[in-house]
Amino acid sequence: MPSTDRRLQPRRKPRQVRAELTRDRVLTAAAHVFAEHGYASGTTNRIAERARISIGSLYQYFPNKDAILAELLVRHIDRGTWTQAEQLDLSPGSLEATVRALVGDAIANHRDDPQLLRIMIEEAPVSQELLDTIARHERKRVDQVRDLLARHPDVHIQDLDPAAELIVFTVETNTHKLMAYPRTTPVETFENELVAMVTRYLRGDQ
Amino acid sequence: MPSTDRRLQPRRKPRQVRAELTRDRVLTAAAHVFAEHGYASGTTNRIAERARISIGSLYQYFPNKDAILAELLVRHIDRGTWTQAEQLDLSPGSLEATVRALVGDAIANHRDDPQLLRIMIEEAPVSQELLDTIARHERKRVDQVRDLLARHPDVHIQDLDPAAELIVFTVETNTHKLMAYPRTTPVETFENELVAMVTRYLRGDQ
DNA sequence: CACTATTGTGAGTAATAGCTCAGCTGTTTG
DNA sequence: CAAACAGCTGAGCTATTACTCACAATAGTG
Repeated sequence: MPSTDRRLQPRRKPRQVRAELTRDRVLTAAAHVFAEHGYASGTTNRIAERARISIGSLYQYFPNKDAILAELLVRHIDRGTWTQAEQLDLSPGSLEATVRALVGDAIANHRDDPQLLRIMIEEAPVSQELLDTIARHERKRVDQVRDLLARHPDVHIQDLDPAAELIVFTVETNTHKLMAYPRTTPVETFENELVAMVTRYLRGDQ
Repeated sequence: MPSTDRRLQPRRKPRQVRAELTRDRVLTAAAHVFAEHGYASGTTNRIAERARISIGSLYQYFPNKDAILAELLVRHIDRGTWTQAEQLDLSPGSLEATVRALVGDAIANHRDDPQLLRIMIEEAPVSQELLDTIARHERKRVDQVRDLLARHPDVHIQDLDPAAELIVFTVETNTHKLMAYPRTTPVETFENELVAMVTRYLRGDQ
């Protein structure tokens, strides 16, 4: 627990292939361990054990525990693609189809490991740097969605900025809940309702 | 860190007034400390210090650290009132007014200490018991909203159950975000958009 | 006032977990 | 092949922190 002087850089950068491999082993192991035990109980020793490397090696490439989770988060963010939405950006369809694409992308981006994502979002230590990264990413996403809405003829909203923000957040968290927690009712039902809600909202008054 | 055999009961129940007072001091102190430092860094010693009592006294009335936060959460839940919505339950108005009442209540319930709530929701140790309490509470709330919707003539939704669940969750989290994180744009704007979204959704197709 | 029950105290304990470092094993290079 | 470099090891150091307990102080009671 001693977060002494908060080293920010790892003491070593991988130069050989095996080192790169070790680094990856740590990350995959960490993803599993965090998802299974949560952040607090996902100890660095446990991660090293799971990665089948020694605790010392772990600290060669990560300055501290927080950095591991931070990198996992950044990777998740970078990996996030919005393929369906981009498709529509080129050849737009009905408003409902557009919204459905947005929701579909969100769900696709959470398919991998919803548990881990829950941990990352709910238990991640919030360094200012990480917060900034997330905020920047969200801003970009909001802009993207706003532009998409701006170009669609069926959208009847005065101020698109808060609308886009509302939609991105609502879709994100609902998807998140949908995936992370087990449901009795089928996922499609909720997906449909979510799509309906957003679509009707965008279609405007009445 | 040694959560040995997880004692569930405190070793003592308050019998004199001063004891009750001490207990309350702990809770208020804990609320402040958790809100300020987060759960993990909100140590029991810090809480005791802030409450101006000794660490020993703290452990007279709470079996462990988790129990303190659990009680704070339970108190928050119990305190949560839905006055505006109840009002409308008796004499319903327009659909928009009804939705606005729901949102208004949600915001009112988060006025006190949004930071603390964030901590409680995001960093709380999730004991099964606590999870059950929360789930039970949410279930009750969803049922309440579903009944409210069922009685309103302007609601055009086939399956009210997922709709109520979607609305409760969406309103809750959006409110939550609205209150916990500082905004540049005025709160009312988002409130209006949220109300609009839910209203149009409920009004049904087209 | 004496006796008991209740409440308060805080130095100290035990366990935990992040992290280091001295030395070893592999890999590359001239 | 040998020197230099890169990577790996894991026992153990250090700091932290939830929690205990023997004792002191205060309140209640007859």
